[in-house]
Amino acid sequence: MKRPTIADVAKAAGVSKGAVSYALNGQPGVSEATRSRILAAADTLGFRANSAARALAGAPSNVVGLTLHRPAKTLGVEPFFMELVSGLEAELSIHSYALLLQMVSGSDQEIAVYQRWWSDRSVDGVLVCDVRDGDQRIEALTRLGLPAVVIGPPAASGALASIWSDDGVSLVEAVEYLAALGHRRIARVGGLPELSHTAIRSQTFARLAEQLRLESAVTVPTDYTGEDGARATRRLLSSANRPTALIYDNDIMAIAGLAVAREMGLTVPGDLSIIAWDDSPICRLVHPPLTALTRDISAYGTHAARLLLAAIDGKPVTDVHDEPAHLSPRGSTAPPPPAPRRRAARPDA
Amino acid sequence: MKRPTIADVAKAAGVSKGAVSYALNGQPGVSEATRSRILAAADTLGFRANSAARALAGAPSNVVGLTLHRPAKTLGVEPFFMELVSGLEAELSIHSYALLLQMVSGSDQEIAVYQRWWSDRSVDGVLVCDVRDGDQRIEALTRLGLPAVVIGPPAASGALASIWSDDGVSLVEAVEYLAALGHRRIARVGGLPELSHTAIRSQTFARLAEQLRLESAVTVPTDYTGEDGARATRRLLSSANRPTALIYDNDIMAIAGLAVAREMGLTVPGDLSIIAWDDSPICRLVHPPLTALTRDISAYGTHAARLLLAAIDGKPVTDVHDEPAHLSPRGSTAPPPPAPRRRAARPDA
DNA sequence: CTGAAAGCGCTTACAG
DNA sequence: CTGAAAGCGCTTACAG
Repeated sequence: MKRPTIADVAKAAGVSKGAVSYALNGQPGVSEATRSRILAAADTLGFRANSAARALAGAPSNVVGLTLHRPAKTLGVEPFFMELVSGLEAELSIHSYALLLQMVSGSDQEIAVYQRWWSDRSVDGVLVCDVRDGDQRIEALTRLGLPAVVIGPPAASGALASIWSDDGVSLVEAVEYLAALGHRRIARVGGLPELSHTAIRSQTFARLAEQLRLESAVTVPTDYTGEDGARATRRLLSSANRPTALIYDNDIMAIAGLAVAREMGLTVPGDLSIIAWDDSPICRLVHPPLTALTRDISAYGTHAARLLLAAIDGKPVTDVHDEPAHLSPRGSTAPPPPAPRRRAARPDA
Repeated sequence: MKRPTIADVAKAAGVSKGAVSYALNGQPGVSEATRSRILAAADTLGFRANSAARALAGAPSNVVGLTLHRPAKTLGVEPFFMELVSGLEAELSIHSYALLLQMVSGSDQEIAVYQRWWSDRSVDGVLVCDVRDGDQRIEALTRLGLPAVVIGPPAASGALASIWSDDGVSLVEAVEYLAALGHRRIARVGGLPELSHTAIRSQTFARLAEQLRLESAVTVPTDYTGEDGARATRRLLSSANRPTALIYDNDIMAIAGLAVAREMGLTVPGDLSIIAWDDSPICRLVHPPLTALTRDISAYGTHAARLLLAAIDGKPVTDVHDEPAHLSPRGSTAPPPPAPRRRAARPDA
């Protein structure tokens, strides 16, 4: 009834414990004949190495760590995060790796978690999200020597390998599309400004505005929540020379913006065009369905896991550029209203 | 530079390793004076027990396990799941517990994971979701003796402690509200029929229909996805004597249903009332904002974690009834259209 | 109340 | 290519 140990396998195969270990881990030191005899015995007994014993003896844990930030931030990233985890797990489970989630409330605590994980050998590597410029965690991880992959722009990932898609390309696609439709006043409801990828998007947006000689191209920062997205939308649409198109840094804010437009008596896409960055199923379920920047977040997670696994194996890893998000035009974008009617918005009408 | 071990602490405090272990774990066997001297030394050295060594010696792992089912099912439950995890983590992190996620593709694999986790002592307990009637996992966990808490109806949790809210109460509230508004033909777009809580909802709904002498009260099963919810809605609204109110088993399907109503030329709530079960922020962001059955899923996760921690501590645990979901009336519900006009729906008009 | 020792189940040099 | 042994860092009976 007791779980078989390596000693049981050794006895069954008529060899020493050491030989069993070598055979099971694909190490040299046993002949092919012995190896297969050992493997057969292990299989018959249903042997699985005890992970604590392995860890204590310095073997890898077959666990990858991911920290989770407290609600406020997580909520906004919610659909992204779950899809990412789903993609991560798909790859990890193939290699018998598990994902260890740990909630943290700040960078310091997160770094402490990394230290403990690594000195415990509870994880073989970690994934890092939501990178900021000069992010403390990057340096800490590099110093620890803990294999890590950054899910974010390579520019902010320091010596760590990163995986990211080129947000610049995607933004160009979206803005040029709007410009081609005739929009001259485009605003962006952006994400958390301290995140590196938000900064990149903002810079690209400003540059594009100049290149395309847009009349206006404001970015309003938010915390990614629907509420904040609604507030930003209300402000933008109340301005004297209000934009005719809005780009939102996530889909939940775009949906909130859609409701605000209606509340303010504007039709979409007649009076206002809307584009959502990231394309969860909900974007197709609202009316009009939202034009969105679509990317395969799950595949993204799979690739991130693959990269981390390679780093853990000590293989040389380099920054990976994943497929950028592409525009899926739907019902929320159209040419701007023809006449530049100066109809002031009346939020409290 | 090397991580301090229990031996370092023992040396610093001038005691044996055993004494340090006792002091750190709050066991009897050391005097208060010695204990505080040891704790001080441990603190100075920044000592944290190596978790693999603890596990190997039979100590608890301070990890709780949760399995994750492959995309198809997860997607529908997505907002529920993330909120639940957030609430779980909030409580777990207070007690220095981590959450181990493992993706599985079926019950058999899930049971195998539990066996491994438990014989490895990689987890001290597990949470079980999405219970079915006669769920294999319940019996397997009971047999293993792995502390476990079921997040689901107590009727389906066997000998395991469960935490759940009374869906019956919530459904009564919703249906009676619709009936009071004058609705006589109410349909329900239900979740996966094989889940125990879906069955409970369906039974309650049928019973209510009789009690309230509703004209019709159909339940259409779905897989929780927006697509399936849209399909079910289209079918229901195309029937000769179509319902005047729809209750959806999750919010994403309700949002999909809203779009279908519009697509079919029906106004909400003028021609059709809609109620969503579970109330993510999106429900307030669509137009009209959805009347919903609101519950605090995060608190729910917190209570589940608390219950599991008690079970792990060997305390007596009983089924917990959490606060049921309550109706939040918003813009998507109103009295049914006055005349029983036999306007057939024209899906391809 | 304390110390010395065995043992948890592996991995990995180290001799043969 | 194989076997015997040390060691990873704890916990917990077991003597004193």
